[in-house]
Amino acid sequence: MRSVKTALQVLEAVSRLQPVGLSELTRAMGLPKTTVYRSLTTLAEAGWLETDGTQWLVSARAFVVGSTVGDRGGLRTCALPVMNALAAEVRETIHLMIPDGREVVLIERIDSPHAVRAVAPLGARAPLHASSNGKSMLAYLPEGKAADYLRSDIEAVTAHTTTDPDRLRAELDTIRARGYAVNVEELQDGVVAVAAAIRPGGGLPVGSLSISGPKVRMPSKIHAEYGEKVRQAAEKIAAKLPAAVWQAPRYTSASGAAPGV
Amino acid sequence: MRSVKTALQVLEAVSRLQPVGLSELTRAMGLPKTTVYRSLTTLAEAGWLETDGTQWLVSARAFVVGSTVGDRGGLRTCALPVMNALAAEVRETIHLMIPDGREVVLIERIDSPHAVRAVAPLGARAPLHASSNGKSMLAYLPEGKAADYLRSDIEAVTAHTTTDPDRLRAELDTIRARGYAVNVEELQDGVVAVAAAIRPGGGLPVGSLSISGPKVRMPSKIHAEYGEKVRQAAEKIAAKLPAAVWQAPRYTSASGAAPGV
DNA sequence: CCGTGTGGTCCGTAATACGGATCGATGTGC
DNA sequence: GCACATCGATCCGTATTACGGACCACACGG
Repeated sequence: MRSVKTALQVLEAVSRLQPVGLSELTRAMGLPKTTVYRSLTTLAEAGWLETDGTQWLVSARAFVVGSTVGDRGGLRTCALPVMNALAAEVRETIHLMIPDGREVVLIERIDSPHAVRAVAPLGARAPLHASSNGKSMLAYLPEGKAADYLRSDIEAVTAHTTTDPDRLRAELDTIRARGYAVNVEELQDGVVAVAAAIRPGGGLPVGSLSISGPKVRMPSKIHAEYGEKVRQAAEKIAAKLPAAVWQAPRYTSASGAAPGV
Repeated sequence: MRSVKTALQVLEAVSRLQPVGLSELTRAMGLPKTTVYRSLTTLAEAGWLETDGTQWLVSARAFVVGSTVGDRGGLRTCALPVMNALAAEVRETIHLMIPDGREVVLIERIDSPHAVRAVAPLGARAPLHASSNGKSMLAYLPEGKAADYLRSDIEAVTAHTTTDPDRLRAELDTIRARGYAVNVEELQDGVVAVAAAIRPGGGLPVGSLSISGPKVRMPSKIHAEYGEKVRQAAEKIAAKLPAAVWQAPRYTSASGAAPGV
């Protein structure tokens, strides 16, 4: 269904560029104007886009559908109380993320009460190798998947990002050994985080939890303490999850968009 | 583009029923199994759905696209500081909602610090006439749109919901006169709220702000005080919004998709 | 061993999406 | 005020594509 894929691409493009007009969109996407226009009008008829006549915006419908993802399988519901408790304890920002292909996506957040804090909007993304959340899940990916990832293009985000596959592999071993991942300015300068994967039944990760804050409040000597706290919190969430939904591997289709299209 | 519309309907159905299998989905949608299956596989290839082989889930991609809606035109960014200030002042739950056809959708929330509080998840919906947020926007809809709505099916949600068009019309006059809307148990028993529309340049509402809490903490004698506070907060947000995006009417397309599913 | 459920596949036909060409409106520079 | 670029929008013949009933493989229960 080619038309569906192009329409979804248009939808994503609008979400990135909104508010956006037809011409700018066609230029950005490199598709015939007619094709884009047809997709736009169809998406609007379906209620996923709104327009004032020239500019296009993603409508609330997308928000409603998207917001159901966060609590898929009860993840957010199970995680929120634990996140609140952890936030009260360490007084830093707590992030709940889920994997999406080669990236992790932020689906819930409890902000640090401090004035100085790292802020990331819900829906924010990061590469698996450049975030504590990503690394914590990368360490427990099914056989081969992690190897595939390490073999692919690993790009640096900051000057501190680890891009060498061998060093990353060694780090993943460490993560598995101690149960949490650390990120020191690898994603954003001045920001440090520790994270642990949420693995129901000790199986594949369905998400991860992190504590993050400015480097000054997250010195290396505190990593072990916070790491242990976040690991226990992640385990508590995993134990609360209704196991049924989370049995089978789920890393198949997400990255699949590449070949099929 | 029929296939696009059916695929989007499948996507919405999955978001409501997830985790869900093929057969259950076809029964729920009343479409041929083949059609649903083709949509499912296409959506998965495009990265909008994930499957473990039998059960289907909405993937993180939908979340990412949906999360861009909340800050459309900078609304959330402009609103959050104001919402925080208001929450600190009144110590009740603050909701930011946007219109979507015949409903309003919750896109941001600051929870009351009280133990007893009304909780609604992001993405929650309510009819225009049965929520303070909805009524505050209904009062400022473009000429004819509000009349159309009042002429349509107005359904009661609770025993306190106003369904008589004449009484609603009168209430909208009051809302315009004093600048805020009040909802006493019309959407949920025991919950009271006051709301004001966010109208950049005094034009059409792009969203609304509300204070809501249990009836015991929101007696009628406090409505005027809270109403005035929420009105001022909404005005402050409207003043901060970059006007450019919010010029033209935007209530055209959204209602179109309703009958389909 | 058959009935009923599940997910998944085939394939001829009819419907439909494609996209280059074209148009009217708007706006900008000279 | 003319020429020109650019905008959104529409047309329409062709080739592609989606449709969906029929069918298949498998699993479970009596």
